Amino acid sequence: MAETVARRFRALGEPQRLRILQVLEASPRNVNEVVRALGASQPNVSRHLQALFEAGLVSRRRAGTSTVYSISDSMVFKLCGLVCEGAIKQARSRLEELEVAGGGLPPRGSKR
Amino acid sequence: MAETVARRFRALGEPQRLRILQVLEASPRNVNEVVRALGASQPNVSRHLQALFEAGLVSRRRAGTSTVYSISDSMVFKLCGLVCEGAIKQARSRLEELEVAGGGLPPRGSKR
DNA sequence: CAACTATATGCGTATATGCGAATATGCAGA
DNA sequence: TCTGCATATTCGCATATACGCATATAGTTG
Repeated sequence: MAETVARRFRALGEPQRLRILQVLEASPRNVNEVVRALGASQPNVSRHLQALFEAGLVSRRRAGTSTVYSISDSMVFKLCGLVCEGAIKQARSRLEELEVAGGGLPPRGSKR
Repeated sequence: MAETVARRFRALGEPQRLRILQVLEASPRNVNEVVRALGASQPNVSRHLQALFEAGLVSRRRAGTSTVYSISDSMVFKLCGLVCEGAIKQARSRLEELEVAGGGLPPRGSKR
């Protein structure tokens, strides 16, 4: 059970795959379109798409010689949004802590 | 950017860490309590807690000789819920496909 | 069938990650 | 300060995974 969920999170745990998902967000794409959009190598993109497919995050259909991949559940973007939001929130509070800790120091740009 | 988000997803990509989060969901716990709850080794749990901490998913405070870990943002459970729900939905439709494909076959339990 | 295009896969290598065993560190009490 | 408990860290090993390169496969068109 934890294994099933973890497998999906792991599929989202690679930056390149997140970028691929972003490319697919606008509209379904075949492999070459993703390759061009990211400037990555074709085998690399193909394998990542395969991984995303096996994790159930994208679906695919053949169209002639090419394979068109698409987001299978837009829920992934909600996931990314939540994670991103959480990261920002946390970065903000870390910043505040630093500002408090250095409270007596002159603000940025003031003369020494 | 993608790297930051991916790092957090990766932290959620280990079953053992998901189990640890589940244990922490009820209430904050020190390391030994988590160890007992999961029946895992102490170094193992300590390392995973460290990883979760570095990913910003849990926070911690020292209490005497022990360290108490707690969920830093309950958003993680929303994440798990969404992923789990998506997995179930997908399993269901895969099942339906199989049933349609084998539509002419006798249902489970009928004699051959 | 041959040639071309689009995708997928095999292989080798570098790196990351998980785990168990042993050990180090930090903190409280006698 | 010495002892003991709780936690963290180091080490060695096994495994997983990403990437580049080369190549195989599938499908379309001549």
